[in-house]
Amino acid sequence: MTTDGAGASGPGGDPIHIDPDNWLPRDLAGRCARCGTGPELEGFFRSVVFPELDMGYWISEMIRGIGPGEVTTFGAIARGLGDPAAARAVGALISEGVIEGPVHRVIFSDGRVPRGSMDPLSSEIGDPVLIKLERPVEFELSRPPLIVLSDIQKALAIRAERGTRNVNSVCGLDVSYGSINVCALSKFTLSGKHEGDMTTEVEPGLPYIPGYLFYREGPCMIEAVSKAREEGMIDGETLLMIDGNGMLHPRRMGIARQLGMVLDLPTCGASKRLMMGRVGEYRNAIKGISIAKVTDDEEVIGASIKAGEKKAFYLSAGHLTDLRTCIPLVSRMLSGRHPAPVKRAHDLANETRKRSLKNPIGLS
DNA sequence: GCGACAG
DNA sequence: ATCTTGTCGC
Repeated sequence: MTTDGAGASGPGGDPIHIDPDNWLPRDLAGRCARCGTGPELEGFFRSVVFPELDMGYWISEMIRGIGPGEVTTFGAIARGLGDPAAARAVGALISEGVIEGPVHRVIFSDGRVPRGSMDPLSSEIGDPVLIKLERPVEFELSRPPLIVLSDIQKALAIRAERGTRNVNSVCGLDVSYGSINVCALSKFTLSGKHEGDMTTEVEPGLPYIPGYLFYREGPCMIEAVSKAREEGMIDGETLLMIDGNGMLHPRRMGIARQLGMVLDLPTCGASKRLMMGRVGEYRNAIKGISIAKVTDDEEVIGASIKAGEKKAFYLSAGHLTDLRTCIPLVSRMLSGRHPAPVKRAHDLANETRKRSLKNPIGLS
C-alpha cells in the first residue's frame, strides 16, 4: 500500500491516491469468470474472496493520509471505496470505534461535525464553523474494493445458468446479529409441512451495504448450509429461501442468486422492502392473494405478493429456478404476510441469539 | 421538501 | 439489522 503524502485537496488540490497492492488479489472478477462451478466456485469465495473482506482496514488505510487541519467526509471515503452507498457503513464502523487513525477528521458532507470529534477538531482547526469552508479530501484508489466486489457480481451474472432444477423441499435461511450472530435454517416440505430446524453461530463479512448483502451474510450462510448438507438436512434439490433478493438487484445478483450460484443450489429471495424497480398492477391469484410484476426497464425482475390486505413482500428468482416456479410454491406456504420458511428461520435465529445471552452454551 | 438502497 | 414502552390488532 502506498499513499502520496500531500493530501490537502483544497480547491484545485489533488485527491489522495492509494495503490493497494495487498488488499485484494488482482483481477478477482476475471478469476471468478474463469473459475469452475460447484466446489471450485465455493472454494474461490471461501479461500480467496472472504478472507479479504476487511472494510475497517481499508478505511484505516485511507484516513491515515488525512493530515492535521484537513478533513474528509463519510461520502468521500465511500466513493473512494467504490460506491457512495457505503457511506452509512463507513459511519457505523467509525462510531463503533474499530477504525485506526484520525477518525475525528471525518465529518458530514454538510459540514456538521460528528459527536465526539468536535474537541479534537477544534484544537486542530480552531473555529469548527470554518470547517465548512475546507474542501474535504477525496480519494482515488487504483482498485476500489467495492468495484472489485461488484465486478465479481457482474461476472457471475454473465455466466449464470438460466435453467431450472427440480425441487423436493424448501429451506428458509436467515441471520440475526448481536453480541453473537446466529444463522438459522428451517426446512419445509413442498406442501408446507415443517420438517426441522438448525442453528449455528457465525461471523459476518462486510458490514451491511445496500447491493452487497451477500458479502455480509454469504460467509455465514455458506458455513451453515455446509453443516446442514453434512447432516443430510438439505440436498441438491432443496430450494433455499433467503430473506433478501435474487434477480431483484441492480446487477441482477442479489444475495439469493449469488449464494445459489456459489453453493450450486436452487434459491429464491423474499424481502420485506422493495430495493428497486417498478411495481405493476395487482392481479388476483389464488386464495385472496394478489400479485404484481416488479420490472426494471421492461425486464421482469420479481413479483410483489400481497396476502389479503396485508403489506406486500417481494419475491424474486435466485439460481436454478424462476418466478413461474416460485410463485405457486411460495403462495402455498404463507404464514401471515411472509413465506413460512423465512418467517420461521427469522424467528428462530432471533430467539436463539437472545436465548444465548442468558445461556451461553445453548447453541445446537 | 425531495429522494428513500434488501439486511 | 439492532436499540426499545406501551399499544393496536387478529
